[in-house]
Amino acid sequence: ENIFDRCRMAPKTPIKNEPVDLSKQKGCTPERNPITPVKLIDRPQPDPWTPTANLKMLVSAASPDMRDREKKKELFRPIENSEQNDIPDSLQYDTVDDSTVDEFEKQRPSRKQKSLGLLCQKFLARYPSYPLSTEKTTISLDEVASILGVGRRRIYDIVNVLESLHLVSRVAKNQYCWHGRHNLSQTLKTLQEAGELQYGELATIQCKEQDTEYRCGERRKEAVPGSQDRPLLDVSEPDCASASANSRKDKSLRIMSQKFVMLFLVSKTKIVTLDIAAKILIEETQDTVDHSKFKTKVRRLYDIANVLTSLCLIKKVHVTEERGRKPAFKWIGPVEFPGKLDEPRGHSPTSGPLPGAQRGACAPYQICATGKRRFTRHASFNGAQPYEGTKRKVSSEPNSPRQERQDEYCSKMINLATVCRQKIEEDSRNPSIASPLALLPLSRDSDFCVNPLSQAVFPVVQADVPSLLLPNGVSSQALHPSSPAASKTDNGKPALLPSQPFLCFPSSSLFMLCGGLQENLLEENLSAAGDVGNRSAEEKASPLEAQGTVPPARCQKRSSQEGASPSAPIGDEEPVAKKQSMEQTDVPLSLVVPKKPAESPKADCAPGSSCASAVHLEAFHLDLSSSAAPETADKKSAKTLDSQQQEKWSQNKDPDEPSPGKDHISKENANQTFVPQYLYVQPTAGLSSFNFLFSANQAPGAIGLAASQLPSLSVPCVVVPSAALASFPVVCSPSVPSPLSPVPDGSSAAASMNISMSGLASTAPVFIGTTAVVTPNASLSPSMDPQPAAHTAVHLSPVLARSCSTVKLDSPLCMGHPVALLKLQQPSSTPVTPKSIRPARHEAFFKTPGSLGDPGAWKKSEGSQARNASSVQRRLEISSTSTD
DNA sequence: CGATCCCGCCACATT
DNA sequence: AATGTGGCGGGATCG
Repeated sequence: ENIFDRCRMAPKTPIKNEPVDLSKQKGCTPERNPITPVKLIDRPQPDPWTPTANLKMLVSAASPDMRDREKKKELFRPIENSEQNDIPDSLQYDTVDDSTVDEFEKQRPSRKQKSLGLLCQKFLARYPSYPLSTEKTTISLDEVASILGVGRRRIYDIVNVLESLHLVSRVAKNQYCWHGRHNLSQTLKTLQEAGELQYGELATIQCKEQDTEYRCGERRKEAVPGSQDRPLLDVSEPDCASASANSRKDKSLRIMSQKFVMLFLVSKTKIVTLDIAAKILIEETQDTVDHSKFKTKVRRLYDIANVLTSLCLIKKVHVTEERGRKPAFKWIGPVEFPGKLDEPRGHSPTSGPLPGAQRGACAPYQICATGKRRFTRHASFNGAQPYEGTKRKVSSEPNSPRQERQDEYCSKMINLATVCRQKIEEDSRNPSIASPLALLPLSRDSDFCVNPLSQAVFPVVQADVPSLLLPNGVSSQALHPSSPAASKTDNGKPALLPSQPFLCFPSSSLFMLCGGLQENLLEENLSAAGDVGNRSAEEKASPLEAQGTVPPARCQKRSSQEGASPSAPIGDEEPVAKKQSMEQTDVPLSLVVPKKPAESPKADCAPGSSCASAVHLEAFHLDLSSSAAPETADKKSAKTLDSQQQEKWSQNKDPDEPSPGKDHISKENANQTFVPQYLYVQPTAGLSSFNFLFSANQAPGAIGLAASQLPSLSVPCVVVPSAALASFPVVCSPSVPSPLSPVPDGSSAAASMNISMSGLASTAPVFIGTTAVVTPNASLSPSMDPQPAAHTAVHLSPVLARSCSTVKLDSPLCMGHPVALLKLQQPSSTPVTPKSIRPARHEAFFKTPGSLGDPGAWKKSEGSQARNASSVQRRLEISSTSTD
């Protein structure tokens, strides 16, 4: 697609302007197809290149459109495909452009390409999900609009929704401040609370609704009326005190967005049909049903839904009711915001976003507005700070304490990340490393990637997105260091965010990846540690013990690698987690073999090559891993995978079944959980090899949440290949090549893709998959069912451990051999629609039990640990299969 | 043909 | 008045 875009974009003249005839012809919209010439003919267009070109230039200067196009091209490029393809693609492009293609290509971008959802993704990709506290990113609407190639109006659509969730706030005219998802959970929580007040009743009702009809909606209304509806509305109304005036209608889009989100949060099923939402919103608004109004409302909801989908908070589904199937959206974001803050550490992931206590205080503001109180317009929305003056802006203000807190830890995390990154960079300089680094840097992408992973599951548009995701481009992003910070933040719900955070360190040989995973962890981390670095060390150290204690989040810290002294106990936070996972943990531990824990990680780093390595695998569910691997190799698609996974996940989840399965899953996960924190592998060999760290964690939290979401996502770790290393075998990819072959590949490339089982040869590869571990040599056969990875993982782990231990430890030779596997789904696999997917193994795979939903399955897996090996293999296979 | 939703007019708000 | 915002809905596209 991208390609097309580009081509199109580039070459031709501004499409828009053109009268495009195509429309009809267009039927094609052949995105995929390589350029079809079709249109050309008809088109009247003049394309005299040259002349046109010049004109274009001029025009573009003058007209945004032109500009946009070009920009779009660019945008797409990164996101979608990424480098890998590039080459070929590029070639194509070129050729195409020049020669024939041009015309065809131009085809206008299909409507999808211009969709708000896609636009939103691009927009989000530009900013880190979890920006460091220190940096405040300001967003210039004009700039963004031009960059993204769209009209400003569209940006408003996006920003308004983001603002409603406090992801951004308006600083001044044309300027917004990017906050990222740090406060998201808080915001959601607030909304949930507010929603309960207002719509609580509905919720109950809702249940019925689903089955029945939306009638409920009306009912709800009724019920509600008294309650809080008004408030919201009120907001809009003048009452707000301060608000000097309400601004126009009060920014219905924002309010609608909040209300819409509230509906999800309140809904037991987490599924809200469009019509119901529209009715509710209208009512509140007081309209009576105008048909037209309804229609308009729905339109707006689509706008909002697109943005939310891009944020991976919801996804489209259909509910089949008596009448038939109705479009609906399912909430895939964090669901519980437990105590909110309180829960720091432990338990479930979902909970608390923020570290604790503080948060509470803060909360109010945002929510308040929402809540019954009415939002004051400005205040509420903007989040307190906002409007009033602009105060907000960059300065960090006191305003929101919570933010600050968040920031703090975020910043910490970030710092770590930064450090890591730097390291990486340095390393990168080294030839070997370089490549990896490269990846890292990407900022934007990363976000993109990240988000998806972590939270959401997925993205929005499946259809669209997937494609994008898959492409390598994404993957790279994922890696990128910056993200790490993010992970923690989320804490909440989103939970998984953490996943995002991966860090790669190229330090000499080491790479670390962390998957975040747990929110809790994060928080804890934060709190606990102020020092991130240290912890990280701990984590590492602990790996052995890992006991699950460590939260993934920490991983980032890991970044601090240096810090990582093995020994450190992770404890603080962990306790809880441990409990949960303890058992599991143990296993994992076993796995880990620390070579030398003692040494400080740094040391490792420094030396570059080796260090001790311990591996932990935890259960992270593979997903990550999968992703990771690829990245390493190429960087390509790791993310994609994740995203895919997520998608799947989401898909899986989705439909209706709300939770049961999930819940179980989550629990299960918990159990499983180990938190593996990371897997750290050193190359014994030393040399070139690189180390890996995986954090697997997620565990607990992840688990917990899993239910909610993305569990899968959790992919925690990533592997990074050192550049040099060509050899190492790590791969996560889903795809698995036939066993072994890869080796040769060589290094880099090869790695990327396949899993490298190869390792064997040289090393013993370890796979970490989601869980499963594979022994090195395992042969893999493809069989497999989809098991829930996670579980397996657990089980596996022990196995692995052994194997690993044996191998690894012993065999120094290898480079690290440990390979982690990740399962990923393949990106390649087409995005499946949920339906199709469910059965798919991949899903299962990644998913973790939860995803499957089928407990049985997962258990089976357990039962058949024996399979483990096989499982591993399976994974591999799967991946490979998935590829298909 | 219904579901989506892009596009951009135009009103209101702010500067 | 100019410009920023953003409601709104026609109508095109998708499926």
